[in-house]
Amino acid sequence: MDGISIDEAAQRMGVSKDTLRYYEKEGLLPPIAKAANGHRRYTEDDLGWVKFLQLLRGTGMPIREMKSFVALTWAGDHTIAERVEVLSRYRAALLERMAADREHLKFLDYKIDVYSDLLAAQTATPEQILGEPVNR
Amino acid sequence: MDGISIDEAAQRMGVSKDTLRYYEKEGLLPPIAKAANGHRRYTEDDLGWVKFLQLLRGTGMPIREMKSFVALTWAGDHTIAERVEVLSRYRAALLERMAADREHLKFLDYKIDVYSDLLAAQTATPEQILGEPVNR
DNA sequence: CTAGGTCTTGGAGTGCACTCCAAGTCAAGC
DNA sequence: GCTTGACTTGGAGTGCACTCCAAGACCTAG
Repeated sequence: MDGISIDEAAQRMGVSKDTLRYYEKEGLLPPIAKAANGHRRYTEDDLGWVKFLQLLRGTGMPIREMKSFVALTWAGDHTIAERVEVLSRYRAALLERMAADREHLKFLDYKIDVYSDLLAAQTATPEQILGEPVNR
Repeated sequence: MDGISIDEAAQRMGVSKDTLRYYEKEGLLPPIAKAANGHRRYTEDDLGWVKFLQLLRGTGMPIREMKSFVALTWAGDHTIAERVEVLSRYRAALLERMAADREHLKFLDYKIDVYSDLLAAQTATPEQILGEPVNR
């Protein structure tokens, strides 16, 4: 019997078993093969799909759109132009988020800086504040 | 009567009126001054707080933690060390997300690239595929 | 005096992406 | 043969961050 159990698959992909079943139920994954006892068996290909879904998710794509994107993928090569369009939209959105994140990082750095200065002033002795020679 | 209406404030800050009231109800904003008719009037200071909250949100901080952070801010200077700790945690998380986003961008670029090549192959004439001289 | 518009409140509802639950099947170990 | 444990299913529940609603106050214009 080939393939691995759902527990192992979840472990390896860093998601919960529930998420794996959820993705399958939603049609994001192809129907996973079942062993004689009804238990799912994940192939390397299946895990590849999971990885692909994780990357798509990471681009900010909601489940709803992932469904339609996956459907496009399964529909064949005549949907490639549309897939490029979709991915390009998410690429643009991702770039925007990345720019915003750079701003947010600057904000945090600024705040941490200001606070650190205040902290230094709080803990400094009056002598330190009132002009200890800079080079001893 | 000074300050601006909730509608104007929402407009200017790019959030909904509901969000403004929600933030106030949650204690993320100080109680906003009310005009004689009971309507809120936002001062520039209030808008500054809203901006601050938007930046905090952008760092990935959930509302729950924003509440406690804001409380820390209002509690006075003796909480500065703790604030630095909190912000540093979110800074680290943000850096991780930024790194992940760079990977996600690479993924999108790769996929778009592969698809574009496929598209080109689809639309190319057999002659083009079978070795048109590279430099004419 | 009435209609329309903007606001107020407490609380209900929404959409998302899971996450959990109850009841049941099945194989292995004792 | 019985318990244990990993799995199955459909469907209910959760947490988050809003977002919407109904009822009512108040002001302005006609």
